[in-house]
Amino acid sequence: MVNGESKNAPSMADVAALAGVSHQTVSRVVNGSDAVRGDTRERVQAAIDELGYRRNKSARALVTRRSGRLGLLYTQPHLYGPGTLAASVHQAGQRAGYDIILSPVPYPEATAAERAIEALLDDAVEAVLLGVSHQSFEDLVAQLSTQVEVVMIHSDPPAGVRSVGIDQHAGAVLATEYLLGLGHRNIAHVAGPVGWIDARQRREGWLAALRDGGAEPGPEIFGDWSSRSGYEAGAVIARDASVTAVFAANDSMALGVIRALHEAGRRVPQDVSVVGFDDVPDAAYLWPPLTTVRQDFASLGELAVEVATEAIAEGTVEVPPLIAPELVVRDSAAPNPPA
Amino acid sequence: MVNGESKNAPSMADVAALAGVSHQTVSRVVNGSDAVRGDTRERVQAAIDELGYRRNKSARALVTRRSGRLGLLYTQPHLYGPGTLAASVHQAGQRAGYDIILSPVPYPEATAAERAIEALLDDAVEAVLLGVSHQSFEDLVAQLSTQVEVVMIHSDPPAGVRSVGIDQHAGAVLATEYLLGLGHRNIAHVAGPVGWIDARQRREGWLAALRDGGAEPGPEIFGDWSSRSGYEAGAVIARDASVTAVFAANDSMALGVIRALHEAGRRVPQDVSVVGFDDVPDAAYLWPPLTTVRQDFASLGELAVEVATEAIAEGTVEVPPLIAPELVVRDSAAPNPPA
DNA sequence: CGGCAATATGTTAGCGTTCACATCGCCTCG
DNA sequence: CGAGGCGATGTGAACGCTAACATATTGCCG
Repeated sequence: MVNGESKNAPSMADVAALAGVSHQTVSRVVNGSDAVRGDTRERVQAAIDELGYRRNKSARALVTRRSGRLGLLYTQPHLYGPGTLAASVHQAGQRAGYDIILSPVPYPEATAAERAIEALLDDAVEAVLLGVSHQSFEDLVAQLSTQVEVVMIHSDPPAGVRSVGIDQHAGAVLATEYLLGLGHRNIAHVAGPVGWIDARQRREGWLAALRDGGAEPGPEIFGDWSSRSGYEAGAVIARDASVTAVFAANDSMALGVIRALHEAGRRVPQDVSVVGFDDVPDAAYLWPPLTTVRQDFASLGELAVEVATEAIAEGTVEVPPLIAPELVVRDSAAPNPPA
Repeated sequence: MVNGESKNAPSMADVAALAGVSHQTVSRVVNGSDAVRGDTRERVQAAIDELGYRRNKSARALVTRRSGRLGLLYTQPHLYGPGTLAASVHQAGQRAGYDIILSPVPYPEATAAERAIEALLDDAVEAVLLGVSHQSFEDLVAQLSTQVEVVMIHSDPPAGVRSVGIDQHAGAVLATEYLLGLGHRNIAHVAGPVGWIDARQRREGWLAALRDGGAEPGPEIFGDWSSRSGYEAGAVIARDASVTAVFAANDSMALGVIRALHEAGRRVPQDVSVVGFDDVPDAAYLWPPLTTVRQDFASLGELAVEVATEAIAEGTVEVPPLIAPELVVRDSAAPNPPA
């Protein structure tokens, strides 16, 4: 602050004294009670403005026994999806009158997550949104849900658990069917790492679409979501001339695949088609522009908050349908054989 | 929660009763006071564990008049830099014993930011970290700093304001000198939008390096940080055959520039060199791999927390030196004329 | 204009902590 | 063996608010 010591923040009592009313009347004004006469309200409001009064949330939380807080645990905060989700949860929470505590843990690591959850619990959150669709967190849920309301953000939640999600399986089917429709028969998959629910779902969607389309699964390589791992996978795939298309489990890996293909002298999409997943903002301006599956993280966040607030208010365990992703066709996939 | 109504959370009094001591002794144990006999401590600890006691932060904050909270206001939470910064601040804060309130506002918009700051102030944060190096926030600082400790995360802070930052100017000089060293004389710049401090600093660094190198400024186009805007700028630049290099103010725009260049039939780096800024994780796996300037967001976040906690404890207004960025040479820039 | 609602305001207690201080043992030492 | 001191523990009050209830004030009717 600009000048060293400052007075204690004004309290309701201070406002009340200045306005010539009781602290309870101030409380009523602050809480928008309609049992206050217009002129009194104005006098109180004037005192509030003059003093710069700000209600003490701790005192309020103490007596109401409600923190008014929701916690979001999420991983990989530097990535587009999680970042967007966090922002959207924050915004939706504010709108719903809740304070949101964003708790990023860099990677899905059990002890880090447990510490983060402890911190959330210490903050007396009324619900925890678990934005970590990783296998290692599924055990947490059972234990956690005895202590606090829990909403999983998860495309394949355990039965009976409150959750919201984007249909990863359907997205992968979309991508794979598109490639199949272009005439590709040997479609490789660069999967996300084992343990991630979304990775599993996308892989299974790829497998299911292939089966339904009467095609054999192409080569399959597991990455770690990074473009580096996509690059390495792409280098392997590039050696197999029979592969004409690649479905990568996210855009970063897709971009790595594309680079590897380029380096191996195979053109995208003329020689090999590539489809990604996520539709990060840069996807449309890669070279070539990336065909991918768009996920609506903003809606996901809003939905999560909605379910959480309902859970708090009514204790219901309603699971809304998964949000449908959308195929965004650009230029990184082309017919096979070329027209 | 799994079963409807749950008892009130246990309080210190409950623990005290179970352990057969006074609530004050429980308080001492919880706060790690050394004025408690070993066996008493154990008895209390056992009671705590048995009841699953968790100290009520609101009550504590109420009486200590300290929230133990730090707020971070930041924009564009979906991007790599801000996301990384937020995560790093969160982590550093936890380590320093503070709760961090992450407050993302999608874009630097004054009213949204003011609302966010109000929310932070309502939460009684002990310091606000302003991770929004946008011009429209500079006015906020003066007003805000009368109410709470403020740390700007800013590469060109107003005098006398506590701040931390990465040297944007130096980074731009690094990039431009590198291009100059490769023999380029006509170096275009795709700038960040007007109003952003970092954009200004990078532009000025470009200008300064050019001046020092005895080169005239090449064409200059203002983007909005997005790859789309980079693409549009690139399309314009591509028409000017005399331009042999482009310094883009971030990696997204660089990638858009590269695509536009490709579409115009100009090869990167053989015909035109491109350098970006940020070193996002995907930069190394673009085609071609992007030469860029790396910023250490993690250190930035740690430093910001450090300065904030010092400010709270000692009221000092120490401004640590700007963090130096680093040029990462990859393949998107080449000698001119080609070797 | 007295009485009785209804409306507006005030009073008291208590939420779960910590702080300041009081008390209780027990040990030490003259 | 008693005074003094110190270490361990307990007591009471206060933080700023809301909930529940008590009281004052107003308006309206007969």
